[in-house]
Amino acid sequence: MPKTSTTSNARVTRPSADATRDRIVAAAADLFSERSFDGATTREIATRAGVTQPLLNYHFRSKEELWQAAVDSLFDLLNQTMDERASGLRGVDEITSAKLRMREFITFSARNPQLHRIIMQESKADGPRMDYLVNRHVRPIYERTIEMFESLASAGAVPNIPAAHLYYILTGAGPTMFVLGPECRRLSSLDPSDDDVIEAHADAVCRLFFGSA
Amino acid sequence: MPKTSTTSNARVTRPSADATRDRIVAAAADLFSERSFDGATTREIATRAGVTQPLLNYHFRSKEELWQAAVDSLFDLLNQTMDERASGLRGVDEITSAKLRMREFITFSARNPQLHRIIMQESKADGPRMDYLVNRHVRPIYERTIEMFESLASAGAVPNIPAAHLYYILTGAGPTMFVLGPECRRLSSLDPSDDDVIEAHADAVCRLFFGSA
DNA sequence: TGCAACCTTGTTCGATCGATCAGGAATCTG
DNA sequence: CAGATTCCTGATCGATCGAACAAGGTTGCA
Repeated sequence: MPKTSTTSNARVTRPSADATRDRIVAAAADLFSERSFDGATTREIATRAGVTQPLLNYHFRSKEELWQAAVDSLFDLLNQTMDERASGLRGVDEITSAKLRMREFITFSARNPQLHRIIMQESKADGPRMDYLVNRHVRPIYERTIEMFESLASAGAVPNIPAAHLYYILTGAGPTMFVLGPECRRLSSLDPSDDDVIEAHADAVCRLFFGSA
Repeated sequence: MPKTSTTSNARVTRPSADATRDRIVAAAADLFSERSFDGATTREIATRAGVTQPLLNYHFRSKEELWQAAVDSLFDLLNQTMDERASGLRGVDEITSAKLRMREFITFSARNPQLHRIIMQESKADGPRMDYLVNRHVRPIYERTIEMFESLASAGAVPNIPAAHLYYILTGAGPTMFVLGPECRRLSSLDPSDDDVIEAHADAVCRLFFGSA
């Protein structure tokens, strides 16, 4: 979608609209992830974004479409982060690269817990929103992760366990502490938004997968 | 709460009422866990329980109270299952006992994914329902698990990692595959309700914690 | 400068939610 | 068997939700 276009039927989008649209999407990501799709009201999203509620139906056809935009923005950020990390690791040996990308994934899930919160929300039962998540975003990530684990296992770098199990162990062990951040703050003396805690958690998960080396 | 009591102010509860009450609680646990507190409607819970909607407000003062009853029943089942397992393991050495109790926990989370689905729902943000969960149910389990991991770590049975991290690794790595069971069915060729798959997942998690022995 | 399209708001609608109430059916007790 | 209590249902209320609509303000362009 071009920002300023003068072609025949294209709508001219003004910068101010893009900015408020982004604020709406960010507010939606926060509230959908904390309160679930049904628990987040369009009025509360609008309030957090600093606009009025009918504006959401101007920028997005429906609540569902706003949810999709929020999900898209979160996955775009994840993919961009992981792609940049991967391209920075060109030439590095496979095992070291895998360790560092695993750390990057865990760090991302700590700084952006909204994404895994939404996945946890919507993938518990079949429905149109799970269709969207799986088909559009989760499956390609799953496929790449499976390939990575199979390669690591055949190289002896991680235990020889079917890759699908390793996938759910990683996506569970890594983000859960941050998905349940508020609970973690009450149960333990750890602050899951503290960089040292994030680092320690990434260390812990990597150690379990790759051994204490 | 006695079933039949003739003491002064006690209400006499009939067996048929207990049965329907249990059906309502079970239906509520299913729907709250799949659809979140706001997403589950009292009418749908009533339909699944085979009763009419006003009956929920006869047995429970409010939707919140019904949610608490559902949560209580799930934790009661977990605690009973774990207590029975522990008492059957009297005399067994600590490490073997810990392995087997960890397997029991993972198996339970596979057969009763509702519990962790609800925890994942409500512990993402502060609120009265998270208060109830943490204060009434989660904290004692957390404390016991921390003690277990600290003892195992000082015995060299698990990597020397702060116990709070191990707690969130276990509660993430174990149940996530079953919490996201419908997603897992679409992504992989595994059926997360298959006993062999559950066994394999428990194997995998225990291997990561205790080593490949 | 004037006009046309875009951006934003106030108001409101139909639908649906949780909860209440009155009344009837079933069960227990004396 | 009769009276009282418990269990359950149909009808309905006020509140709130997502969405639509009309109207005004703002911006960009000729």
